[in-house]
Amino acid sequence: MNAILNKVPLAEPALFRLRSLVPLAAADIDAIESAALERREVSPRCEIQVEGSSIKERLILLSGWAFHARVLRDGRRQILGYVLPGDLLGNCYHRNAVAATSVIAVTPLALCRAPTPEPDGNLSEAFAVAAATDAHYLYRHITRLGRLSAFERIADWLLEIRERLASSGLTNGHEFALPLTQELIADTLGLTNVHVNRTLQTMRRDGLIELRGGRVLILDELALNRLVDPCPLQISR
Amino acid sequence: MNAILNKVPLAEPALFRLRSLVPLAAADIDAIESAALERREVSPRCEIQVEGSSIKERLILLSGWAFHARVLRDGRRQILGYVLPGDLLGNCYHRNAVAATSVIAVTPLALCRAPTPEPDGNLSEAFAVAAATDAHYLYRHITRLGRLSAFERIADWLLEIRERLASSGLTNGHEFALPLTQELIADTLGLTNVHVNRTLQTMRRDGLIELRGGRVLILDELALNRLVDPCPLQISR
DNA sequence: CGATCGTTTGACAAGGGTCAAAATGCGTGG
DNA sequence: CCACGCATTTTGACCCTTGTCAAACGATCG
Repeated sequence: MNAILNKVPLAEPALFRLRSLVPLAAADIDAIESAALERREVSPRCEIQVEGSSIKERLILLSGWAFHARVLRDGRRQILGYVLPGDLLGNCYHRNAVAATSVIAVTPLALCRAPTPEPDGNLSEAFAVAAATDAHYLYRHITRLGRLSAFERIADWLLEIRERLASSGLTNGHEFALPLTQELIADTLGLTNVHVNRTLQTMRRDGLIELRGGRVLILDELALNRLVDPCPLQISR
Repeated sequence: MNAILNKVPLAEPALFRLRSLVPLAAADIDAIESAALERREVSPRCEIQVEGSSIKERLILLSGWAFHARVLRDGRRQILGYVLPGDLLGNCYHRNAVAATSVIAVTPLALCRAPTPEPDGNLSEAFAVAAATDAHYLYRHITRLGRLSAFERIADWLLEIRERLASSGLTNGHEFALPLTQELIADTLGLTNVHVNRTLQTMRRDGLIELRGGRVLILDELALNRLVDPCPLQISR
């Protein structure tokens, strides 16, 4: 793994992820790898996109965690979603596009410019599928916040994060890194840090997860899934 | 108004709305007007898009209200957002796109195919801006569900609906139609119908809104706005 | 070894949910 | 035009989940 990373620093998770969306042409992969050679580093807590600012370029997150957020006047903050390795930023819709959210680094980040899609490759398609995937997770987040209990929210969200990290090859079986404070989790799930703490303790006590030192281990995926599995059909009234 | 509607049945609100996003070329307007001549009618409660089904074409809603929803196995339902006149459906991202949500008619609907954008017009741009606008409202909905109280959620949501209807020319000053039951509002805002009822009564008692017979009148917009006005800058910690 | 940030715990309060029933509104058919 | 039936709104009583406030505990870093 380290050998690969040395060949083209940090491009692996992003490539793994983008190739999981659409099969990429060799030229696409080359384009991403060479873009990754000119990467920028960003420190934790740095605001890498400001809500309302104009979007100039499309970026790929190579490593680290960031989040989209909105802040209310009185200081309440809602985290709208996380940006994980392989995700796109400023996947803009039109010229003069404006950032709809602020994006803030949680950990140190490595970013690079997304290559301009060539007509003979599949990058354009990959970016479109990535946008559709993002929308899917937004819908899921709305459902989570509107209709799930605190316990269910955390369960569903942990499974979602695991799924997304797995698509970048960043899980180790049922274990993965979770470099977030409980306060960030609370701001994600519409809860308070105190209640997140208590709910996580219940999950540990029930043998559903392990969580220490910024890593999670899903012990009973079935039980977690059972809580929140959505029903795709069957519209009541 | 009726004279206009008779000239090109029902196209006015959609045109009004799309032109508010991007100035349209005469050819664009013609294309939409002729598409509107071949419109389909849909009955209330009809499911016009099924989650997971493939998206074949882009549609424009000409009149009526519909909503995006997800339903959980145990019957809990979350309404993800409303489709109002001038909104697009199946604003698809890529070939083989799949519907991320179910879409259900609230009132009788009139729909038509969205014309294929021509390179010399602005329709493509308009559709892209519409998609960006949709994303903006999704973010707002997440913030509403995650961080606002019941009272604030209703206030913020009413203002959003008014803003959107105004962009289609469907408001009458501070008054507009709201053809929804309190149960639908509850499923939108992550509340129960009982609590929606009580909160609406408080708002009436406080002289903030009037609400009867499927119409709303915003009496004190400033007070409602004060509750929820977001702060675009200022990232805490 | 203090300072600072994050986690954990406790006591208490409140916003919102649940259940059940009554009241109101509305479309349909006689 | 009235009566019926169904959907929707409204009300009441009760309670549970989650928030609030405050303090203690633990870890990490200059």
